[in-house]
Amino acid sequence: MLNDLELAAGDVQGDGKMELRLWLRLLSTTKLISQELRRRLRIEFNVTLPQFDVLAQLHREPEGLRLGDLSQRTMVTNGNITGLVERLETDGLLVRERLREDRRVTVARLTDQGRSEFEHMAHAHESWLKELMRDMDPAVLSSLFSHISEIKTAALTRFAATDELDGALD
Amino acid sequence: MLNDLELAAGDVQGDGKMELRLWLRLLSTTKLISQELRRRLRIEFNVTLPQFDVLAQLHREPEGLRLGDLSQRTMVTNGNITGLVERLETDGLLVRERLREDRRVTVARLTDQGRSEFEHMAHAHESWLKELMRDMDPAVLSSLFSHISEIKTAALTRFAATDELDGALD
DNA sequence: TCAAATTACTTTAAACTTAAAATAATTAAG
DNA sequence: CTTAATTATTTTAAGTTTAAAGTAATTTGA
Repeated sequence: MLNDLELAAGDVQGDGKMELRLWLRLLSTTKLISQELRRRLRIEFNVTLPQFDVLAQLHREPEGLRLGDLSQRTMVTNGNITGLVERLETDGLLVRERLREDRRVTVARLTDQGRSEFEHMAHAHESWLKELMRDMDPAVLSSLFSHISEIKTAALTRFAATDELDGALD
Repeated sequence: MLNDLELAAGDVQGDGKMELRLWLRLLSTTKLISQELRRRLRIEFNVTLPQFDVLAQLHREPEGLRLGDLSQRTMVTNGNITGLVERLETDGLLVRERLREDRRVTVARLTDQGRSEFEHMAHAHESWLKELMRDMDPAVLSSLFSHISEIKTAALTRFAATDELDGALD
Protein backbone atom coordinates (compact mmCIF):
# COMPACT_ATOMS: atom_id res chain seq x y z
CA MET A 1 0.00 0.00 0.00
CA LEU A 2 2.67 2.45 1.04
CA ASN A 3 4.62 1.23 -1.90
CA ASP A 4 1.79 2.04 -4.28
CA LEU A 5 1.46 5.49 -2.81
CA GLU A 6 5.15 6.14 -3.18
CA LEU A 7 5.17 5.06 -6.77
CA ALA A 8 2.10 7.14 -7.46
CA ALA A 9 3.79 10.19 -5.90
CA GLY A 10 6.05 10.70 -8.89
CA ASP A 11 8.54 7.98 -8.06
CA VAL A 12 10.18 9.97 -5.30
CA GLN A 13 13.47 8.09 -5.38
CA GLY A 14 12.48 4.44 -5.60
CA ASP A 15 15.25 4.41 -8.19
CA GLY A 16 12.84 4.38 -11.05
CA LYS A 17 14.98 6.61 -13.18
CA MET A 18 17.64 8.00 -10.89
CA GLU A 19 20.38 7.23 -13.41
CA LEU A 20 18.57 9.13 -16.13
CA ARG A 21 17.75 12.04 -13.86
CA LEU A 22 21.32 12.29 -12.66
CA TRP A 23 22.63 12.16 -16.21
CA LEU A 24 20.28 14.91 -17.39
CA ARG A 25 21.22 17.07 -14.44
CA LEU A 26 24.93 16.53 -15.10
CA LEU A 27 24.46 17.43 -18.72
CA SER A 28 22.43 20.58 -18.15
CA THR A 29 24.78 21.74 -15.41
CA THR A 30 27.96 21.37 -17.44
CA LYS A 31 26.24 22.96 -20.42
CA LEU A 32 25.19 25.94 -18.35
CA ILE A 33 28.62 26.47 -16.83
CA SER A 34 30.41 25.89 -20.14
CA GLN A 35 28.28 28.50 -21.82
CA GLU A 36 29.22 31.11 -19.26
CA LEU A 37 32.93 30.25 -19.22
CA ARG A 38 32.90 30.33 -23.03
CA ARG A 39 31.21 33.72 -22.99
CA ARG A 40 33.73 35.18 -20.57
CA LEU A 41 36.74 33.74 -22.38
CA ARG A 42 35.49 35.25 -25.62
CA ILE A 43 34.76 38.67 -24.12
CA GLU A 44 37.87 38.98 -21.95
CA PHE A 45 40.47 37.09 -23.96
CA ASN A 46 39.03 36.49 -27.41
CA VAL A 47 39.54 32.72 -27.33
CA THR A 48 37.08 29.85 -27.56
CA LEU A 49 36.78 27.13 -24.93
CA PRO A 50 38.41 24.44 -27.13
CA GLN A 51 41.25 26.86 -27.86
CA PHE A 52 41.69 27.48 -24.14
CA ASP A 53 41.80 23.73 -23.65
CA VAL A 54 44.54 23.32 -26.25
CA LEU A 55 46.56 26.14 -24.70
CA ALA A 56 46.18 24.55 -21.26
CA GLN A 57 47.59 21.25 -22.46
CA LEU A 58 50.50 22.92 -24.21
CA HIS A 59 51.22 25.05 -21.16
CA ARG A 60 52.12 22.00 -19.13
CA GLU A 61 54.50 20.76 -21.83
CA PRO A 62 57.18 23.37 -22.53
CA GLU A 63 58.69 21.11 -25.21
CA GLY A 64 55.37 21.04 -27.02
CA LEU A 65 53.12 18.15 -28.00
CA ARG A 66 52.48 16.11 -31.11
CA LEU A 67 49.10 16.86 -32.60
CA GLY A 68 48.06 13.28 -31.93
CA ASP A 69 48.84 13.61 -28.21
CA LEU A 70 47.10 16.96 -28.12
CA SER A 71 44.08 15.31 -29.67
CA GLN A 72 44.00 12.59 -27.01
CA ARG A 73 44.45 14.93 -24.09
CA THR A 74 41.81 17.38 -25.19
CA MET A 75 39.40 14.64 -26.30
CA VAL A 76 39.16 16.45 -29.61
CA THR A 77 39.35 14.39 -32.79
CA ASN A 78 42.48 14.47 -34.91
CA GLY A 79 40.67 16.22 -37.71
CA ASN A 80 39.55 18.96 -35.41
CA ILE A 81 42.97 19.57 -33.91
CA THR A 82 44.28 20.60 -37.31
CA GLY A 83 42.02 23.62 -37.64
CA LEU A 84 42.19 24.52 -33.97
CA VAL A 85 45.98 24.67 -34.02
CA GLU A 86 45.95 26.49 -37.35
CA ARG A 87 43.87 29.32 -35.89
CA LEU A 88 45.99 29.54 -32.75
CA GLU A 89 49.10 29.72 -34.91
CA THR A 90 47.54 32.53 -36.95
CA ASP A 91 46.88 34.37 -33.68
CA GLY A 92 50.53 33.94 -32.72
CA LEU A 93 49.84 31.87 -29.60
CA LEU A 94 51.70 28.77 -30.77
CA VAL A 95 54.00 27.48 -33.48
CA ARG A 96 53.97 24.24 -35.42
CA GLU A 97 57.10 22.36 -36.35
CA ARG A 98 57.63 19.27 -38.43
CA LEU A 99 59.88 16.69 -36.75
CA ARG A 100 63.15 16.12 -38.64
CA GLU A 101 63.45 12.47 -37.64
CA ASP A 102 59.87 11.65 -38.62
CA ARG A 103 58.35 14.02 -41.06
CA ARG A 104 54.83 12.72 -40.49
CA VAL A 105 54.87 14.30 -37.04
CA THR A 106 53.92 17.89 -36.23
CA VAL A 107 54.72 19.33 -32.81
CA ALA A 108 52.86 22.36 -31.47
CA ARG A 109 54.48 24.58 -28.85
CA LEU A 110 53.38 27.79 -27.12
CA THR A 111 55.09 31.01 -28.13
CA ASP A 112 56.17 33.41 -25.39
CA GLN A 113 53.07 35.42 -26.19
CA GLY A 114 50.97 32.26 -25.99
CA ARG A 115 52.37 31.31 -22.60
CA SER A 116 51.93 34.78 -21.22
CA GLU A 117 48.37 35.19 -22.48
CA PHE A 118 47.39 31.74 -21.30
CA GLU A 119 48.61 32.49 -17.80
CA HIS A 120 46.27 35.46 -17.60
CA MET A 121 43.39 33.38 -18.93
CA ALA A 122 44.07 30.52 -16.55
CA HIS A 123 44.10 32.83 -13.58
CA ALA A 124 40.74 34.34 -14.50
CA HIS A 125 39.28 30.96 -15.37
CA GLU A 126 40.22 29.52 -12.02
CA SER A 127 38.84 32.49 -10.13
CA TRP A 128 35.52 32.21 -11.99
CA LEU A 129 35.22 28.62 -10.82
CA LYS A 130 36.16 29.49 -7.26
CA GLU A 131 33.52 32.22 -7.30
CA LEU A 132 30.94 29.82 -8.71
CA MET A 133 31.52 27.28 -5.96
CA ARG A 134 32.32 29.62 -3.11
CA ASP A 135 29.34 28.53 -1.00
CA MET A 136 29.92 24.82 -1.47
CA ASP A 137 31.26 22.82 1.45
CA PRO A 138 34.84 21.71 0.63
CA ALA A 139 33.95 18.23 1.83
CA VAL A 140 31.10 18.17 -0.68
CA LEU A 141 33.44 19.22 -3.49
CA SER A 142 35.78 16.46 -2.48
CA SER A 143 33.07 13.84 -2.37
CA LEU A 144 31.68 15.07 -5.69
CA PHE A 145 35.10 14.70 -7.25
CA SER A 146 35.50 11.14 -6.12
CA HIS A 147 31.98 10.05 -7.04
CA ILE A 148 32.18 11.65 -10.47
CA SER A 149 35.47 9.84 -10.88
CA GLU A 150 33.68 6.60 -10.09
CA ILE A 151 31.27 7.26 -12.93
CA LYS A 152 34.10 8.19 -15.24
CA THR A 153 35.89 4.96 -14.43
CA ALA A 154 32.70 3.02 -15.03
CA ALA A 155 32.35 4.72 -18.40
CA LEU A 156 35.93 3.91 -19.35
CA THR A 157 35.47 0.29 -18.30
CA ARG A 158 32.03 -0.40 -19.73
CA PHE A 159 32.50 1.61 -22.89
CA ALA A 160 36.04 0.35 -23.40
CA ALA A 161 34.63 -3.17 -23.29
CA THR A 162 32.41 -2.24 -26.21
CA ASP A 163 34.97 -0.13 -28.04
CA GLU A 164 38.25 -1.90 -27.36
CA LEU A 165 39.85 1.30 -26.05
CA ASP A 166 42.70 1.68 -23.59
CA GLY A 167 41.79 2.78 -20.07
CA ALA A 168 43.45 6.09 -19.21
CA LEU A 169 41.64 7.68 -16.26
CA ASP A 170 43.01 11.11 -16.98
CA MET B 1 52.91 17.89 10.83
CA LEU B 2 50.32 15.62 9.33
CA ASN B 3 48.93 18.66 7.65
CA ASP B 4 52.30 19.53 6.09
CA LEU B 5 52.69 16.02 4.82
CA GLU B 6 49.27 16.08 3.29
CA LEU B 7 49.92 19.36 1.52
CA ALA B 8 53.28 18.15 0.31
CA ALA B 9 51.69 15.02 -1.10
CA GLY B 10 50.31 16.81 -4.13
CA ASP B 11 47.80 19.02 -2.36
CA VAL B 12 45.60 16.10 -1.46
CA GLN B 13 42.58 18.23 -0.69
CA GLY B 14 43.99 21.34 0.97
CA ASP B 15 41.62 23.03 -1.50
CA GLY B 16 44.39 24.40 -3.64
CA LYS B 17 42.47 23.95 -6.83
CA MET B 18 39.64 21.65 -5.92
CA GLU B 19 37.10 23.75 -7.83
CA LEU B 20 39.17 23.58 -10.99
CA ARG B 21 39.86 19.88 -10.61
CA LEU B 22 36.20 19.12 -10.02
CA TRP B 23 35.18 21.18 -13.02
CA LEU B 24 37.67 19.45 -15.31
CA ARG B 25 36.54 16.07 -14.07
CA LEU B 26 32.89 16.98 -14.63
CA LEU B 27 33.66 18.18 -18.12
CA SER B 28 35.71 15.17 -19.20
CA THR B 29 33.18 12.76 -17.71
CA THR B 30 30.16 14.24 -19.45
CA LYS B 31 32.14 14.49 -22.68
CA LEU B 32 33.12 10.83 -22.48
CA ILE B 33 29.58 9.64 -21.76
CA SER B 34 28.04 11.97 -24.35
CA GLN B 35 30.37 10.65 -27.01
CA GLU B 36 29.30 7.08 -26.36
CA LEU B 37 25.57 7.87 -26.15
CA ARG B 38 25.90 9.85 -29.37
CA ARG B 39 27.69 6.95 -31.04
CA ARG B 40 25.03 4.45 -30.01
CA LEU B 41 22.12 6.70 -30.97
CA ARG B 42 23.64 7.16 -34.41
CA ILE B 43 24.35 3.47 -34.94
CA GLU B 44 21.12 2.09 -33.55
CA PHE B 45 18.62 4.81 -34.40
CA ASN B 46 20.28 7.17 -36.85
CA VAL B 47 19.67 10.30 -34.77
CA THR B 48 22.05 12.81 -33.25
CA LEU B 49 22.09 13.66 -29.54
CA PRO B 50 20.54 17.13 -30.03
CA GLN B 51 17.85 15.55 -32.18
CA PHE B 52 17.16 13.01 -29.44
CA ASP B 53 16.90 15.87 -26.99
CA VAL B 54 14.33 17.67 -29.14
CA LEU B 55 12.30 14.49 -29.53
CA ALA B 56 12.39 13.94 -25.75
CA GLN B 57 10.98 17.38 -25.05
CA LEU B 58 8.24 16.97 -27.64
CA HIS B 59 7.37 13.54 -26.31
CA ARG B 60 6.24 14.98 -23.02
CA GLU B 61 4.00 17.52 -24.75
CA PRO B 62 1.47 15.75 -26.96
CA GLU B 63 0.08 19.11 -28.07
CA GLY B 64 3.52 20.13 -29.31
CA LEU B 65 5.74 23.06 -28.37
CA ARG B 66 6.53 26.45 -29.81
CA LEU B 67 10.02 26.60 -31.22
CA GLY B 68 10.91 29.20 -28.62
CA ASP B 69 9.89 26.91 -25.76
CA LEU B 70 11.71 24.03 -27.39
CA SER B 71 14.78 26.23 -27.57
CA GLN B 72 14.60 27.07 -23.86
CA ARG B 73 14.03 23.52 -22.72
CA THR B 74 16.82 22.04 -24.80
CA MET B 75 19.22 24.90 -24.06
CA VAL B 76 19.73 25.18 -27.79
CA THR B 77 19.69 28.64 -29.34
CA ASN B 78 16.73 29.76 -31.40
CA GLY B 79 18.76 29.79 -34.55
CA ASN B 80 19.80 26.22 -34.07
CA ILE B 81 16.29 24.95 -33.38
CA THR B 82 15.25 25.96 -36.88
CA GLY B 83 17.63 23.58 -38.64
CA LEU B 84 17.23 20.83 -36.07
CA VAL B 85 13.46 20.79 -36.47
CA GLU B 86 13.77 21.07 -40.24
CA ARG B 87 15.84 17.88 -40.41
CA LEU B 88 13.51 16.01 -38.06
CA GLU B 89 10.54 17.08 -40.18
CA THR B 90 12.31 15.83 -43.30
CA ASP B 91 12.80 12.49 -41.53
CA GLY B 92 9.09 12.38 -40.76
CA LEU B 93 9.48 12.39 -36.98
CA LEU B 94 7.64 15.65 -36.40
CA VAL B 95 5.49 18.25 -38.13
CA ARG B 96 5.56 22.01 -37.97
CA GLU B 97 2.45 24.14 -37.93
CA ARG B 98 1.95 27.87 -38.02
CA LEU B 99 -0.48 29.13 -35.35
CA ARG B 100 -3.62 30.69 -36.84
CA GLU B 101 -4.09 33.18 -34.00
CA ASP B 102 -0.47 34.38 -34.11
CA ARG B 103 1.27 33.73 -37.35
CA ARG B 104 4.73 34.44 -35.93
CA VAL B 105 4.50 31.23 -33.93
CA THR B 106 5.50 27.77 -35.14
CA VAL B 107 4.49 24.72 -33.14
CA ALA B 108 6.36 21.42 -33.55
CA ARG B 109 4.61 18.15 -32.70
CA LEU B 110 5.70 14.51 -32.94
CA THR B 111 4.14 12.39 -35.66
CA ASP B 112 2.95 8.89 -34.76
CA GLN B 113 6.14 7.60 -36.31
CA GLY B 114 8.15 10.10 -34.26
CA ARG B 115 6.49 9.09 -31.02
CA SER B 116 6.92 5.42 -31.72
CA GLU B 117 10.57 5.71 -32.74
CA PHE B 118 11.37 7.96 -29.80
CA GLU B 119 9.93 5.44 -27.37
CA HIS B 120 12.33 2.80 -28.65
CA MET B 121 15.23 5.23 -28.41
CA ALA B 122 14.31 6.36 -24.91
CA HIS B 123 14.12 2.80 -23.69
CA ALA B 124 17.57 1.98 -25.02
CA HIS B 125 19.00 5.28 -23.81
CA GLU B 126 17.77 4.68 -20.29
CA SER B 127 19.08 1.14 -20.22
CA TRP B 128 22.53 2.32 -21.36
CA LEU B 129 22.63 4.70 -18.41
CA LYS B 130 21.44 2.05 -15.98
CA GLU B 131 24.15 -0.26 -17.29
CA LEU B 132 26.76 2.48 -16.95
CA MET B 133 25.89 3.12 -13.32
CA ARG B 134 24.94 -0.39 -12.29
CA ASP B 135 27.72 -0.65 -9.66
CA MET B 136 27.05 2.72 -8.11
CA ASP B 137 25.41 2.86 -4.69
CA PRO B 138 21.89 4.31 -5.07
CA ALA B 139 22.59 6.57 -2.11
CA VAL B 140 25.63 7.93 -3.94
CA LEU B 141 23.55 8.61 -7.06
CA SER B 142 21.07 10.43 -4.90
CA SER B 143 23.71 12.51 -3.17
CA LEU B 144 25.39 13.27 -6.50
CA PHE B 145 22.09 14.49 -7.88
CA SER B 146 21.52 16.88 -5.02
CA HIS B 147 25.08 18.22 -4.93
CA ILE B 148 25.20 18.75 -8.68
CA SER B 149 21.90 20.55 -8.31
CA GLU B 150 23.56 22.81 -5.75
CA ILE B 151 26.20 23.75 -8.29
CA LYS B 152 23.58 24.28 -10.95
CA THR B 153 21.67 26.60 -8.67
CA ALA B 154 24.86 28.48 -7.85
CA ALA B 155 25.53 28.88 -11.58
CA LEU B 156 22.04 30.18 -12.21
CA THR B 157 22.32 32.62 -9.32
CA ARG B 158 25.88 33.88 -9.81
CA PHE B 159 25.76 33.99 -13.57
CA ALA B 160 22.33 35.56 -13.60
CA ALA B 161 23.66 38.26 -11.26
CA THR B 162 26.46 39.05 -13.71
CA ASP B 163 24.33 38.87 -16.80
CA GLU B 164 21.22 40.66 -15.63
CA LEU B 165 19.16 37.66 -16.68
CA ASP B 166 15.94 36.50 -15.17
CA GLY B 167 16.37 33.81 -12.58
CA ALA B 168 14.53 30.72 -13.70
CA LEU B 169 15.91 27.92 -11.51
CA ASP B 170 14.76 25.24 -13.88
C1' DT C 1 -4.62 55.19 -36.60
C1' DC C 2 -0.16 54.15 -37.49
C1' DA C 3 4.87 54.49 -36.59
C1' DA C 4 7.86 52.37 -33.12
C1' DA C 5 8.82 48.65 -30.16
C1' DT C 6 8.49 43.95 -29.26
C1' DT C 7 8.15 39.13 -30.27
C1' DA C 8 9.01 34.78 -32.88
C1' DC C 9 11.52 32.89 -35.90
C1' DT C 10 15.13 32.53 -39.74
C1' DT C 11 19.46 33.50 -41.78
C1' DT C 12 24.34 34.12 -41.72
C1' DA C 13 29.25 33.54 -40.75
C1' DA C 14 32.85 31.58 -38.23
C1' DA C 15 34.16 27.91 -35.29
C1' DC C 16 33.67 23.31 -33.66
C1' DT C 17 32.25 18.33 -33.95
C1' DT C 18 31.95 13.65 -35.75
C1' DA C 19 32.94 10.09 -38.91
C1' DA C 20 35.02 8.73 -42.80
C1' DA C 21 38.07 9.09 -46.62
C1' DA C 22 42.46 10.77 -48.36
C1' DT C 23 47.42 11.85 -48.28
C1' DA C 24 52.03 11.34 -46.94
C1' DA C 25 55.81 9.22 -44.45
C1' DT C 26 57.65 5.36 -42.15
C1' DT C 27 58.01 0.52 -40.96
C1' DA C 28 57.48 -4.32 -41.85
C1' DA C 29 57.55 -8.56 -44.57
C1' DG C 30 58.51 -11.43 -48.06
C1' DC D 1 64.60 -4.11 -52.11
C1' DT D 2 60.18 -3.06 -52.68
C1' DT D 3 55.33 -3.72 -52.03
C1' DA D 4 52.07 -3.87 -48.24
C1' DA D 5 50.78 -2.36 -43.71
C1' DT D 6 50.85 1.13 -40.35
C1' DT D 7 51.07 5.73 -38.46
C1' DA D 8 50.33 10.86 -38.36
C1' DT D 9 48.01 14.29 -40.09
C1' DT D 10 44.74 16.62 -43.32
C1' DT D 11 40.57 16.96 -45.84
C1' DT D 12 35.68 16.51 -46.48
C1' DA D 13 30.72 16.56 -45.66
C1' DA D 14 26.89 16.90 -42.69
C1' DG D 15 25.47 18.65 -38.46
C1' DT D 16 25.72 21.63 -34.33
C1' DT D 17 27.01 25.85 -31.91
C1' DT D 18 27.36 30.79 -30.87
C1' DA D 19 26.51 35.46 -31.72
C1' DA D 20 24.67 38.73 -34.41
C1' DA D 21 21.84 40.51 -37.95
C1' DG D 22 17.59 40.12 -40.58
C1' DT D 23 12.48 39.37 -41.50
C1' DA D 24 7.76 39.07 -40.40
C1' DA D 25 3.82 39.58 -37.45
C1' DT D 26 1.80 41.57 -33.53
C1' DT D 27 1.42 45.06 -29.85
C1' DT D 28 1.96 49.47 -27.94
C1' DG D 29 1.34 54.13 -27.40
C1' DA D 30 1.12 58.90 -28.88
